Amino acid sequence: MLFDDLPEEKDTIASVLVPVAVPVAYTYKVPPGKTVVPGTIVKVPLGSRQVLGAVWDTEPDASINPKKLKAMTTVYDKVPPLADDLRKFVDWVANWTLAAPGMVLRMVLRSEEALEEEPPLAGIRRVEGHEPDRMTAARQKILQVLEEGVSGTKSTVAAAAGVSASVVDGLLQQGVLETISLPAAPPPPLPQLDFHKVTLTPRQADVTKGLLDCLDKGSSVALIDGVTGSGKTEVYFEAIAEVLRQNKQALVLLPEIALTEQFLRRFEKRFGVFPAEWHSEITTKNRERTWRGVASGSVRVVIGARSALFLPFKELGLIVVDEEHDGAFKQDDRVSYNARDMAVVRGHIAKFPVILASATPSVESRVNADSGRYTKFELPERASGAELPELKAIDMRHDGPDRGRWLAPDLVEAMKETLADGAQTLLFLNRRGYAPLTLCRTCGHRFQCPSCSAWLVEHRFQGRLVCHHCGHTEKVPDACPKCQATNSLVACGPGVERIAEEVEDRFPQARTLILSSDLPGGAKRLKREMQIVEEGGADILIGTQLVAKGHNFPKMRLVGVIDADLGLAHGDPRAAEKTFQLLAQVTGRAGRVTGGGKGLLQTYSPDHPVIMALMSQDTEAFYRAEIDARRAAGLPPFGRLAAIVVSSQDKHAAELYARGLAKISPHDSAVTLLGPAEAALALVRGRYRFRMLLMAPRQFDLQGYIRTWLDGAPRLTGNLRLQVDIDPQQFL
DNA sequence: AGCACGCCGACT
DNA sequence: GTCGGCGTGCTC
Repeated sequence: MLFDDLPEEKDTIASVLVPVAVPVAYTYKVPPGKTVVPGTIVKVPLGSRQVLGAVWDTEPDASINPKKLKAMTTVYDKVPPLADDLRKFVDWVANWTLAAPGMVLRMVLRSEEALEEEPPLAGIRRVEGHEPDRMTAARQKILQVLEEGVSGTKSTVAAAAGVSASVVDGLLQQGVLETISLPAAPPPPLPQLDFHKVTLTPRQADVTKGLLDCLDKGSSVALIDGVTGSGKTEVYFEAIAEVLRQNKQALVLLPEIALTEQFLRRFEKRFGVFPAEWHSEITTKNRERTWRGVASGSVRVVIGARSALFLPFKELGLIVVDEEHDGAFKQDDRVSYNARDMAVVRGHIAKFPVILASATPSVESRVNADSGRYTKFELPERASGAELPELKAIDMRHDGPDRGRWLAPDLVEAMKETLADGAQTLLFLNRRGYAPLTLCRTCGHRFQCPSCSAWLVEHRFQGRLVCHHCGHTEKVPDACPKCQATNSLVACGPGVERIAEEVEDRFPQARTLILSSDLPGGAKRLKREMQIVEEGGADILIGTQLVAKGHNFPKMRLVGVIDADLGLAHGDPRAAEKTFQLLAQVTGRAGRVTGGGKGLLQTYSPDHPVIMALMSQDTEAFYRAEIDARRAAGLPPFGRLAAIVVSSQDKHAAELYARGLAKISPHDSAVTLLGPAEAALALVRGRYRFRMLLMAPRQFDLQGYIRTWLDGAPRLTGNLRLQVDIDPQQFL
């Protein structure tokens, strides 16, 4: 027979990275008639399901039984294959974070819809000659806007006419209008490089020039260290403009979604169009459009959260990491990475520059800049010419308020003056609720969370005691649950609600507003209230951490920090750095636009290096002191710092364990939680100073465990693993 | 017995 | 990451 003589057609095979935690790529058959190249996105069967993957660079594994090989289900040959740079980046990140490369790839393939072709839109059109049975005002409107040349979908036309879409439905029904297939959405408008050129101050112009030199150099990292209001954004906008001029794309990373809105507005003001947005809360449709636009090159600028770092840009030419010191760039679950550092890596691999910007750069970026790895640019003055706020510490040991009050006389005095001038005051206290601890005056009982044993925080607005760690809440009881005494419960210490109570008592005529993440009304209300403050519709703002960044408050002249030491005492080895950054950001809001601002910090430790550095506005002094302190403690000046690492298969459970530890060891100076991936990473890289590593399954009774441990009989059962080189006694 | 739940290994 | 198999322990 003729055909028997031909060699059997050999299957083409390719290695494919699949989104599972395995260290290697799997091997699949390429469907007949299809061709794939490294980077081609495919759908493949895996176990009982279909998953997205990408053809990888690796040689297909020849040792796999060919009978076992399954064929690819879909080859997305209309979608551009993932570029070499991106694949290298995925491998690099996987290697560095000890994650499976497939799990890193999963972050790239985050929009399955983007792979399908965008379905055409259903538009509507006038059918000449057909008239409606009855003419109504609404119908008239629709016909009129169509006459005027408005076109588009049902909803856009209805919106243009200012009537409901059901009017269109009625006209469609009668054949007055017909549906047509519109071409897919047109590409977004391009940024206009000269839309609104701002006049840069000489200093800003210098830095801009320096940045442009960096762009010429290709791969490099620039650190912009500029005080609040110095115009860091304007400066890096010029770098973006230059990159766009060279026909490359740009990506701006922000630590949180809450900051994107005002960024969008600023970008629009400069470039005349909005950049594409990318974060966890955008709609599926937008996600799809942006992913595709980034890959095709129609989207030129993306503003996003850390996950935007994994978008498949066609020709990325610059990444800006704004607020680079912010801890929100770290992802702890799944693949554990710091988007700031990975941005530097992506730039290095694809040979483009990366700009890090902050008013309070992280210690590690400072060290990198000082050692010459990064190029440092400084903007020490406010762009408006306004002077920096005058800062003063109030020594609470001598100049504090009377018992039962929380605002020191000097602060109250300054508030009076500010109020009289028609300017705004911000009182900052990083503690939600009314009081952080409630106890019984009769028997000394302290209210603790039953599940994680942290103190319960009283929330007086809600009339509840809340655990800020696990979310447990209970009603404030009438009598002490231990000794049954009534009217015996006392609130200890202040939270924002308690400060608000005092402010309303002292300044009844002032318009006071509390901003805290736990108040009813959610994000919408917060946004509205931020707006009110921005427009001057409030005199005194009392807020937690969320007022520290994002919004601009032009009338803000006085910032009072209620407990400036809060956070310094914590077990986190980065406590000093975080406190310095937070308080510098908060006090930087005073007089940012007008100048003449004032900041008052209530503190019990005015001699603490962090407080002293803040007072003298000498960030250099802070960095010197902090690096010295870390050296003295045997810690590296940068890299990850941890003394106790608790890890488990479940992040939430791990958090509880860590807090359990912190609780039984309140004096411990260094309790830090690491998720499992980061903990494993730490072990391998040897970057942490380990004291203890505990890996435990869910529902594990940690305190009980430590007790047995102390009894000298630790039982390691199941998948519980323990590595100790400390004295367990220190946990009691 | 039936079922829910958690653990564990496999996935090309 | 997700699914299915299996053992344990509780009971619509």
